[in-house]
Amino acid sequence: MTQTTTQPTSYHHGDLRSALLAAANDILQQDGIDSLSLRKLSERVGVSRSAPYHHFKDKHALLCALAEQGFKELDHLLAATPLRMNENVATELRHFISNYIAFATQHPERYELMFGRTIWKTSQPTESLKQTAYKAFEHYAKMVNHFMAERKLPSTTASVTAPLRLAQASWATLHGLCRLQIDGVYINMEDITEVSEAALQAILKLD
Amino acid sequence: MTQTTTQPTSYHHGDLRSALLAAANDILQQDGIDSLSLRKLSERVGVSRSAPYHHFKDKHALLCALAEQGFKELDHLLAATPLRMNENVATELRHFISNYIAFATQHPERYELMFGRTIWKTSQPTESLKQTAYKAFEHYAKMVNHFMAERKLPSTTASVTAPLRLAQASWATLHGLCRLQIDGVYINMEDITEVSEAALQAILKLD
DNA sequence: CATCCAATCTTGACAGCGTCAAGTTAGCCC
DNA sequence: GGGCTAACTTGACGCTGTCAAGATTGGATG
Repeated sequence: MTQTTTQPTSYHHGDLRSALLAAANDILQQDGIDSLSLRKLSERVGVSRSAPYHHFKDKHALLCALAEQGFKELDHLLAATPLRMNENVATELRHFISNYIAFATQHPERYELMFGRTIWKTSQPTESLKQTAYKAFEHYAKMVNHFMAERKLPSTTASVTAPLRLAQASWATLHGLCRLQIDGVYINMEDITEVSEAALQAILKLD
Repeated sequence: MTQTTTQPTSYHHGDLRSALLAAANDILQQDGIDSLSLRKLSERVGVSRSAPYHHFKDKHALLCALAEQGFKELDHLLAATPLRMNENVATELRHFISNYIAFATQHPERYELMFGRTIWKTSQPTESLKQTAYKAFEHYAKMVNHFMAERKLPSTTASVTAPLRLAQASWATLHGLCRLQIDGVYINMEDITEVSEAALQAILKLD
């Protein structure tokens, strides 16, 4: 997929860091996280097994960088959501929801990596990753604020619930939806539209 | 914690399967999933490194059995939720929500294992695990039905949304909340009560 | 009670993994 | 051109999951 060809073949690779990330992305997407080993990765890029250590402190650091790329793409997705409300609010939101779900379900391994415990638990995320991830969330929270400010979400909600809380709760719903679908636990692909519709109706408090 | 002492010391352990699961639970809870290796596990129980293979086909199968235990406990939690509605509905639901969140956050590693991609993706879950997990969900769905039937959830919701969808959506919300909290991504422990309250208000459509 | 079987457990071995230390190469600046 | 430093390689270590072959045993069968 991405260029695995490294025709320079010189001792110094040139842009090994990018090449590693690209190849890692391919492996992640095609064969899953379990098949992503530094050794196979190095071999595919055409360098020795310990070359990556000059660009990433750890395997963990490489995974963080990979996740960070994902959050940047997610941020772009958020940026692409139109904030002009000429349309029906429900329609706009539906559009965003389906975009988010597509983002998650079309690259499940990456989504798992981005939000998974592997990266975020005690073995802490890179400072860089943290910032990128929080920027994406702020972006989302701002979007929610916008919707509410334009009176498109019921004002009763606004009075009861702080905007931040609504942002967190709605993200949690979206996130949980994606996780259950991705992991294939309680929701399968055919249901997910209807389930998200149910969630949307709850948030909009349509009667 | 659980008995690691195996005083019989005979060639045949007696109840190795249970001992393995118990020890695995301890390791999982104390040191995390990454520290759970068959070799250390076997050593702790006092058997050789390949003894477990006579009770579990795989490491994967052992993890499935571990997750299955978790789902059984979760099922008990659901069973313990009172369905008589003498109390305020919101209060009852709040009680259940806090119980579920406690279940997830007090044993994060187990929760991750239960719902994580490790078990549920292509490397399929045990048939036994599947059944146990779905039984827990049915239990939950029945609970939701009960709440709705007793007119404790707004009938407007009922008319628009199928019960199953509401069950899935609400579980997704709860699940997403727990995941984000456990993984420490966007929600920290102090916030979670308020966030879940926001979600609850959305579902109840209180005005 | 003796015998045998099948289940259980052990030992040895293999390939794969992440990671480090020591040595090699090459681009770049003075 | 000389030398410094970053990039890269090779060898090695301990850890992992898993399998094959052999040892041990409890229980059923005669």
